[in-house]
Amino acid sequence: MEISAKYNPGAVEDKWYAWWLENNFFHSEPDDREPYTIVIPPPNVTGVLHMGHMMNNTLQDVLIRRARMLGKNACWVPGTDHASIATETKVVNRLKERGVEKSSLSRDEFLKEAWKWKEEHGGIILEQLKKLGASCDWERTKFTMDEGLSQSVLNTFVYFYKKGLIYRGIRMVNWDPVGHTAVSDEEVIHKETKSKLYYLRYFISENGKATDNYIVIATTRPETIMADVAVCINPNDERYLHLKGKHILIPLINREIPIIQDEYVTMDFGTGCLKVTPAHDINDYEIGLRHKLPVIDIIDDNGALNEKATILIGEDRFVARKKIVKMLEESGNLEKVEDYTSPVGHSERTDAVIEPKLSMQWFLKMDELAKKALESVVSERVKLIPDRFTNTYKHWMEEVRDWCISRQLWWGHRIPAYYLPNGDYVVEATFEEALAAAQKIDPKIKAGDLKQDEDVLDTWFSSWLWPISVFDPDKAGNPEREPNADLAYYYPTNDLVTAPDILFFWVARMIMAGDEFTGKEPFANVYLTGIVRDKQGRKMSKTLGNSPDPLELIAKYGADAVRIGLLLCTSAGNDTFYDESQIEQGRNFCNKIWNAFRLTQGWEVDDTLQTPENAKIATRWMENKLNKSIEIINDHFSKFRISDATMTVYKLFWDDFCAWYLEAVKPAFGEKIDKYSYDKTIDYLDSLLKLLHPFMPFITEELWQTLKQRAEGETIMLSSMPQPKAYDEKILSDFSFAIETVMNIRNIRQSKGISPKERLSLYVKGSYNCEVSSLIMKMANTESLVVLDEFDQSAQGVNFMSGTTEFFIPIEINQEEEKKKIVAEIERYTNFLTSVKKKLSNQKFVESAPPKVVELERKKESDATEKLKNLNEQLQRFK
RNA sequence: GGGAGCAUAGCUCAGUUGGUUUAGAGCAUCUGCCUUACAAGCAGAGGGUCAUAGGUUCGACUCCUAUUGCUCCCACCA
Repeated sequence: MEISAKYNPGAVEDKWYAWWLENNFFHSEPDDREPYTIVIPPPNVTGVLHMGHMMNNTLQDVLIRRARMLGKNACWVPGTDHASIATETKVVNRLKERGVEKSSLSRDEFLKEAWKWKEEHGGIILEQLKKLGASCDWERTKFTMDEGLSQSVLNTFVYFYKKGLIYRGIRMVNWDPVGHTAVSDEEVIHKETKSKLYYLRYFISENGKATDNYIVIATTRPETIMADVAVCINPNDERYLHLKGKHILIPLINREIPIIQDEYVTMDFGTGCLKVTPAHDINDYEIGLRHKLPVIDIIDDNGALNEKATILIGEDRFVARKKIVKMLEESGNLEKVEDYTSPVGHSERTDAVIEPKLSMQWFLKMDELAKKALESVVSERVKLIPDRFTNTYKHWMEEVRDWCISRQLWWGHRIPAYYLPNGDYVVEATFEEALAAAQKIDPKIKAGDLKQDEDVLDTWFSSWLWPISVFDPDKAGNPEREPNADLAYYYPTNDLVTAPDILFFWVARMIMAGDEFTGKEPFANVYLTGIVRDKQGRKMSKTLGNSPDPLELIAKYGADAVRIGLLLCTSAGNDTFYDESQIEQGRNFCNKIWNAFRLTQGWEVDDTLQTPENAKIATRWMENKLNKSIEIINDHFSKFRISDATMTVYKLFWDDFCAWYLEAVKPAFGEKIDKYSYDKTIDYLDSLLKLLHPFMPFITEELWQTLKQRAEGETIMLSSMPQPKAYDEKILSDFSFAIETVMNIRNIRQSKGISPKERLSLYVKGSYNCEVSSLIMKMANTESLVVLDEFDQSAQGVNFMSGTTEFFIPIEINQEEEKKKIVAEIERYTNFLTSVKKKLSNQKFVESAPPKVVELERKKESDATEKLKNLNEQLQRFK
């Protein structure tokens, strides 16, 4: 059989993925086995796969595939999120490209467009996951706006409303003038922004007329002066005591406003005078409440000044700022301007500068929910990995404010509140129930009189139900209800793999919903991945164009290669610096596996052959090495050290299996292999492929299928993961000794320019009875290994030591060079011995250090003494 | 402004109750090899005063304090 020297992933991957699907291997139904469940963090329905998803979903697939092979009933539920604001923005933009403004459409017309968009682009990201090899149970694919899931959102809303946790009210919210919606506190990103601090003169008035006296007020937002309703000073500020009870005039518009006193004002900041603008600043709003001041809202939903501003009407707030500064300068109200840097809130989605704005919104009370969710993590019923995120989590849960859950958008779950003509409202999950409730208030109400709230709910108000609603949509919002069979079996899920930036948006809230509706935390472990960054440390983003297209990478290197590349360089909670060379490494590894397989395929077995001694040693060692490695891998997994587990398998395969084991058992060119060695090799390869499968599903299936005769429909996916058996450290250390010796000899060859093909003689001194001689001979290509009591002092050659065993190779050498080396070695060991001796002569060390440690130092001492003795003997030759 | 985290080889990172470490790995680098599985490979080598300064200890990469530099989270000083 002719096999290519290079592994070709393309055809292999598509073939096996299709076959897995055909056989329904990813599908899970409740049964007697222990379940292992992961729900996918649902990507935005219209999103495209990026490197973060790749990392995230590779990790999930590794966990799921491993669990499946450990005999658990593994279920990975995929799905997508409707991503209210993100999707709506995209749809609005697409309409704009066609020259259609959203405002020209009715709600229904717009939603039709949005659904059309969803149908066209909705599946893309899930199809991309298939290319990665994700073994999701596609039959269970969910969408947060599916009928059932939508119902659970509405039920949840009604549930919390009736429980008194959801309320409606006018509050200062974060207004996004570009997205035209309120956003939650968590969706506001504060950025240090350069601006100016304007010092404005406000003239003091008497009987409504300006005097010559003025006070100076510093502001960053001069365009809001028309919304001023007072000027505030600190009651303890002696500089301004004489102003108590007086009034001043707002520049340009000359409206009279009072001077008030409030402890809030910092005396040593700015001028110690604060203009109070309740409509456009959260603090001013609170001062306004305390002093019962009116609210004048001069900025409209687009961020432009409205008619209440009386001047600059219709101008955008930033344009208005420039213009008003000029006007103030001309009118003599501008004292000075200073450069100033302050944090300014930006919308996470649209990057627009957030406008604090008073508006009517729906809120969910958080304190009670947060308290329980905090307890879930503190008690470690939910473990955050790495656990340092617990601190951040705690902090957030203790400081949490009520959640603004309404959004002024159309794409999403419409708030199930229905208004009566008189302004009263009822909250019910369906229109029929709402009508009935409304008729209780007023029997004359007809269906046409009820008007549903225009707003939709925050996206997270649906995704926080995800671990429940994907299994049992009726359970969310109905804590009393018996869970259905799926929920009872799969919930609580096991591990959640997600990015730390949505720890509060999503993870914390899922814990809240889980506790509220099921009384259980929705998952046991939260594995927080790092953010994938480019070489310069920038976050991968579409706008920067620094994110490679994952599908192109897969096409170029193969999915297995991409997975390994990502896995090798990730650790929980730490950002990952992506570089294509990592993927290359993955590809090279695939090729290595491919070629190891190729080698074994080329072997011809001869049943009559005896197993050579070196092959016996190698198989015995490989067996033990394999068991020890499996133990280490299991340990890494138990601690979610996924990249360490990956590296352990990587080295097990490449270094131990290929570089040592295969080289040791490999028959000489043209010769056949004995049956025992062959069978063992195939068995090891079988185990290794299984160990590798969760990390690299495709190549392992491809090779596993051809390695042995398999039954119809048999797959590595459902084979059982090798478990560690006892291993013998003595065998491992004997082999290490052989490796050390071989490497020493190779080193000598290299430094002396001796070809690996040239056979050498090897002598060993003293009580040498190591069992690995034949292995050393084969791997180091020596024709003999002779044990001597003493080396011939007159012979020319090189001495070296493996551990404390002394070897000698008779070869031509450069006397001076050799001598220098030995002298250098002697110096090194002398220094070492001195430090060890010093330690051992320290009474306190010997007394207080554990015996094991002291013993070790003694061993170091005797070894070093032995080595020095040997080295000095060697030196004698050159004298 | 408050809080958290990080700083170990050119790069990315391990280092798991302070002592089996004279600080490891992978990648990259350098040298020699197209050896009949693999040049996407083989063999070998070099490279670190563990950010800085103190302290605790018989012993510190590991614990404490301070400093410096990055990162993240939270926060209403106009």
